[in-house]
Amino acid sequence: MITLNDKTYTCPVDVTLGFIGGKWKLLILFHLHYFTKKSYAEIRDNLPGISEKMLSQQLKELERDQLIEKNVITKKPYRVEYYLSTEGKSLAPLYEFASEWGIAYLKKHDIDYIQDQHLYK
Amino acid sequence: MITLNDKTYTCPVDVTLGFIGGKWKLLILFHLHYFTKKSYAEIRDNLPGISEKMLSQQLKELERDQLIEKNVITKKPYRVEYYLSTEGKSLAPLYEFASEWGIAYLKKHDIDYIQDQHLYK
DNA sequence: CTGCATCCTATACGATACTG
DNA sequence: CAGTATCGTATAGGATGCAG
Repeated sequence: MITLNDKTYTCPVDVTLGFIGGKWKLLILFHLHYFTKKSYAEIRDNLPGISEKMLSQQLKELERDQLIEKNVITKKPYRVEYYLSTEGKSLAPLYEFASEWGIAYLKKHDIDYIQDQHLYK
Repeated sequence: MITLNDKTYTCPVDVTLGFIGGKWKLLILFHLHYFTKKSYAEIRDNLPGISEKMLSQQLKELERDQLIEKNVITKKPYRVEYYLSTEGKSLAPLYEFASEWGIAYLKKHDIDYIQDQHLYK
């Protein structure tokens, strides 16, 4: 057993899962990986179905875990941009692979998707 | 939006997540990737904390999604072995990377772990 | 625009007992 | 040994309204 931040993990894969697990984190991370920088509203609008609660909650956890960082662009009106930290970028192979595998799966099963556009609404 | 098996996905990453999401699937898959073949009891005993319900449920879903396969070795007593299908093996880079990233994280933060032994109890 | 608080629901997950 | 059924709980997730 591995203990980390008051939680226990069964193996290194489990540790990684602790950072990117759940329904939204990998999608948010991939999004920032793909588009480099995005505002709160842009992320929200590009992840159909995500609620404000989940978005802010997940962003906060990703910041806490130091996978993403935030710049405050202007105070009035309040505008920000989120982007991957060095640590967050170190997971890039995972985002890439997950995306490529998904695309390959869709292609293999003749399911409609739009090549080179990673947004679906 | 991508529709697949009555579910909708927002992007290819989401599709991949549909197959390996949740608390246990990646751990089971990595386990079979690492040990090649394992019986029901071996998987259970090597994934501390998993309940019988979750194990059988997840195994069934992984079989349905054709990421793993099962051999019945003997009928009496009933013995089986699970292993990755070709499709399941195609996710190997993901298991490997998730494991390596977890190990690197633990090393970086000086957290105790046992090198080259992917089981923790 | 960013983002939190509240309240509510769905479902993922877990303990246990039981069957072929 | 390999599972399934049942029931209960915890938490993830969602709708909405409001605040800086």
